[in-house]
Amino acid sequence: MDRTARHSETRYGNRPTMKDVAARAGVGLKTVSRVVNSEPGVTPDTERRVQEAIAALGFRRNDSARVLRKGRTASIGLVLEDLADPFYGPLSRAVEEVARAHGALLINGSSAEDPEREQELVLALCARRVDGLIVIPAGDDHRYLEPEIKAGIATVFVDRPAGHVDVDMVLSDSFGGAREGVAHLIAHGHRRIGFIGDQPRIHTATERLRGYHVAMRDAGITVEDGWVSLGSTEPERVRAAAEEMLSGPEPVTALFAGNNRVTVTAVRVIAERERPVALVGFDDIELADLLGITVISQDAAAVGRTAAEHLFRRLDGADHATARVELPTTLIPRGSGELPPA
Amino acid sequence: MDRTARHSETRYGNRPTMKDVAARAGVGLKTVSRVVNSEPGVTPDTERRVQEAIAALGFRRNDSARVLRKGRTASIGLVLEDLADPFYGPLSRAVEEVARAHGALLINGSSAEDPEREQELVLALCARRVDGLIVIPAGDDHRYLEPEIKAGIATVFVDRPAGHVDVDMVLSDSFGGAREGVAHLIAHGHRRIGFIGDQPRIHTATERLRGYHVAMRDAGITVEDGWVSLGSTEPERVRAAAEEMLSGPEPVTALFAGNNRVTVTAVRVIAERERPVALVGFDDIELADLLGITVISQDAAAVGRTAAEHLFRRLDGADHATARVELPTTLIPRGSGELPPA
DNA sequence: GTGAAAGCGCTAACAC
DNA sequence: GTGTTAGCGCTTTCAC
Repeated sequence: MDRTARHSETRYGNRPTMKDVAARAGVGLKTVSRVVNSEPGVTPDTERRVQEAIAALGFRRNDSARVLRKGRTASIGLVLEDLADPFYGPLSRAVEEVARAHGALLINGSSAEDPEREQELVLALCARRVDGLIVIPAGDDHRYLEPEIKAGIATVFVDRPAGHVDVDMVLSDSFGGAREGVAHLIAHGHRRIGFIGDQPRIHTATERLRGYHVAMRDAGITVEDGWVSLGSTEPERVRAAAEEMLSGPEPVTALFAGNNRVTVTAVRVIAERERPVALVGFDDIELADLLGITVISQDAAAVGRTAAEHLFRRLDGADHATARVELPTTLIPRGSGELPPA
Repeated sequence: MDRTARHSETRYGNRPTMKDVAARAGVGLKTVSRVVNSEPGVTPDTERRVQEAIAALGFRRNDSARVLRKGRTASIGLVLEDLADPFYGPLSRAVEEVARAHGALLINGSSAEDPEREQELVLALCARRVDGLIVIPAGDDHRYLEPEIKAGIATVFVDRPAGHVDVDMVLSDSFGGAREGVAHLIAHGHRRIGFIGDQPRIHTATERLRGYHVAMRDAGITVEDGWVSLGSTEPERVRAAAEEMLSGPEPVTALFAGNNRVTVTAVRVIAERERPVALVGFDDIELADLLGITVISQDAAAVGRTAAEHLFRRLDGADHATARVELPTTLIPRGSGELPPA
């Protein structure tokens, strides 16, 4: 056994290479490659000998080398806020299914709503030369992506727009959804309506707030101080905001919750109080039907699927101008949004 | 511009390489490598020139080449049943956090409970030479992994044991948890208790059923035909099973639901009926507190974290015998499990 | 402090 | 049908 062979058995913890398989089968390297990749031009007999050598040695093609040579990794990156959030599970799964249909794997990362971490993750994925990138942005400046996009990494932004960079986007109609939800409460007699949302640097949070303001204005209602609260979606923060709005001499009679996490805490706070409080939440929630929670629903799986399909269309060569898709939301009345003012 | 240079600008859609950076900065290739990897032995002045060239060209290191040379991908694979299932979101996120702390990325795949798809995914990950693998198995024969493990891919099985292959495992105490839950119902006066679980080829399903049987036996109760139903967790299937158990002259007075999806459907079925039916479910569910659902809770994040920590301990060189960790479950009484028989 | 040369394991191009 | 050679873009080794 010569030096080269010993060497190749050292890397990757002793994995045999095509060269080793070729030696064992008594064929050339390229023939092994042909067999491994099911290319034509190998006689059944040679093929059998190669397969035997593969099985005997426990060979598996090293895709790192393949990728280096081919220039395509057959993988896409998905950067989102938090894989543990029930909104992102179905979204990721939908992306994964589309990727799978295109023979690609999914590399997944959570930004934890931290712009630096988002950038770190995205650039790490670029260094790995993912073929494409789906990003639910945490930050609002994505100029750092420009060289990567120019270099050919297809990119789609989801749920929130990209900052200072021209890419495809798939968004939900946050403004329209919130506006409809708040109008729904107004139609059921409410005028004193509170809005609790996510941090103001998050685009969907301010869009939903804008929907609230427009619905209120359209009804001729002046929004009072203390009816609006944006901030972290930590239960403690949301609870404090809700309790404040529901206390005092002139409490709100209804709440609009800006996302699934806010809704969950709002439901808990309301359940503890004697006087009924109407509620409409943005995003659907598991078991919300049984609890009778009225929501503005967005189809997370559809968002993910749409984004991934756009991405692969780009990878397949589509080079039209960047598009901005906005998916509609649906109001699902289940009781909590139809309660009259107390 | 010679042929080589044109060539290197063709791959990966025109990305500059270290060679291009070196040429532009007027230094050797290795010096660029030193700068990119923050290795010592470069004067501040050379470093600056290299940095300028990097910025000007929009260079980003190609990790495919790095990986090929170094033999480590700094990535781990996670194969689970369904990313969209609320049980796996927190688990994945926990794995991701541990990976991140070790500088690794996460490649994620759903088996959709299909053994073939599991194997396909796992082997694709092996071909990419992930450093480690966390698998929530769909199948029950994992001999196909033997060459990969022997070749050095650290592997941890989670939630369900591996078949015919010696690896680390992190499991929840399905048997103990189910036994406790069923005993709880018995303690509250039930004797006619139904069990609805997942498909019998899934280990946790049969373990939970075993817990049910042992609890019943310990209480001297003979399980009657029609009290047990294993199968798909599709709502239709679960609904039919539940309705059958709750009908007829001698219906069950309580249900034990084998996992989160079964519980959700069981809650819906029970809510439609007049007579109250007691319920204990395996796995906690969002908002279960508000609905008063008694559950056997397992900490999905803890399961993921434990598995990932085991994995990285192996990658850091731990070579003790394979371990089998079993994490405890917790009974959380919230009302539905404490209802007396109707 | 810096750089030239070899080679990681594969595929593309081309010869036989 | 099959094999040989070059090279993907990096890191390693070693010479200067």
